[in-house]
Amino acid sequence: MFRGTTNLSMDVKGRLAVPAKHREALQTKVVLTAHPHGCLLLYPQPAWEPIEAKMMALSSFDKQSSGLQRLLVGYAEDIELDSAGRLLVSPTLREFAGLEKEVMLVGQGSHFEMWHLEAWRKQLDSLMAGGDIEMPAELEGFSL
Amino acid sequence: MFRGTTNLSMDVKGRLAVPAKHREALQTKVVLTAHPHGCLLLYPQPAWEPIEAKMMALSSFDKQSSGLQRLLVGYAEDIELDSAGRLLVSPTLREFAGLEKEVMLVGQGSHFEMWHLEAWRKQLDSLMAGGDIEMPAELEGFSL
DNA sequence: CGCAATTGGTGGGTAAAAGTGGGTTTTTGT
DNA sequence: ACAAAAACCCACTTTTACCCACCAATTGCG
Repeated sequence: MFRGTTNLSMDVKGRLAVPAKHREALQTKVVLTAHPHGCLLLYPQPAWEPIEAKMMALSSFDKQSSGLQRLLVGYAEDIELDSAGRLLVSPTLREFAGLEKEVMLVGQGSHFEMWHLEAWRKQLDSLMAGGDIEMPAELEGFSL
Repeated sequence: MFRGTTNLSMDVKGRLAVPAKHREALQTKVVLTAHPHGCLLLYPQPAWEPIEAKMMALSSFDKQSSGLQRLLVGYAEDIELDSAGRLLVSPTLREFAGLEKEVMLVGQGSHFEMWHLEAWRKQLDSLMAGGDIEMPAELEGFSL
């Protein structure tokens, strides 16, 4: 289970050093893709496969589902960590998520999210600004 | 499985260099055709055959299916990559998809989609603009 | 408690491969 | 037979992958 947020800095070539403590769990083969909220998703390669399979089973003529396919599968890239445990983020994905130097790596259990630091702060602010957080219906009666 | 997006540039002769990492899987014989959403589809030739067969099995009196047949089969072209791994896009298909210089090649598992960069951005924006993305009904309870 | 050794992070340099742009020849269609 | 277009080939430029070296931080040991 991936947990915790880390502030990483991407070098000029677009390489990101994955924190050493997570390397073993990620293995060297990972998949990096785009998320509709504007961040990237990082999965260990084996964990990604079933998700992609499920996505591609949807109709490719339906606007809604083909849009998701284009985003999630279209942007997905197989990446191998280099000998120093870094992953190379392609220009396309960098542009998609607006990544420059400062990147937030956010553990989300089965995977990580990668945010441009500014975008991360923004979405955090908008969550907290509301004052009251309305719980999704599924969490009725649930408390932390 | 084809994944990932690449920003390609078509030269003045209408040639497109397929990324080297995908050439082996595509082989040299490919089929390029039109998709109702305004992009082109690129299949390895062997993978295309059964799809075409399936299309042509539909009734040609039904408006909906004969329309699809005209588009998918009518626009389909057999193309061979040249020695440098480039494919030549015919003027007809270029015009159909509005391709000029900047082209997005989008992996979709069994095949690729080819978009005029502007059109790609547009459809991406309209997907993400809603803020909330409703999941297709088939994905009820599915999470990334 | 301090020093040394090891591990993690960072930044390039370089050789090989991929991408790009024509020029020339061959084919095709009129 | 001629013009236009496509196929082929070659040379140049750019990018990428791989490697190595250095700096920082942390840990272990004397």
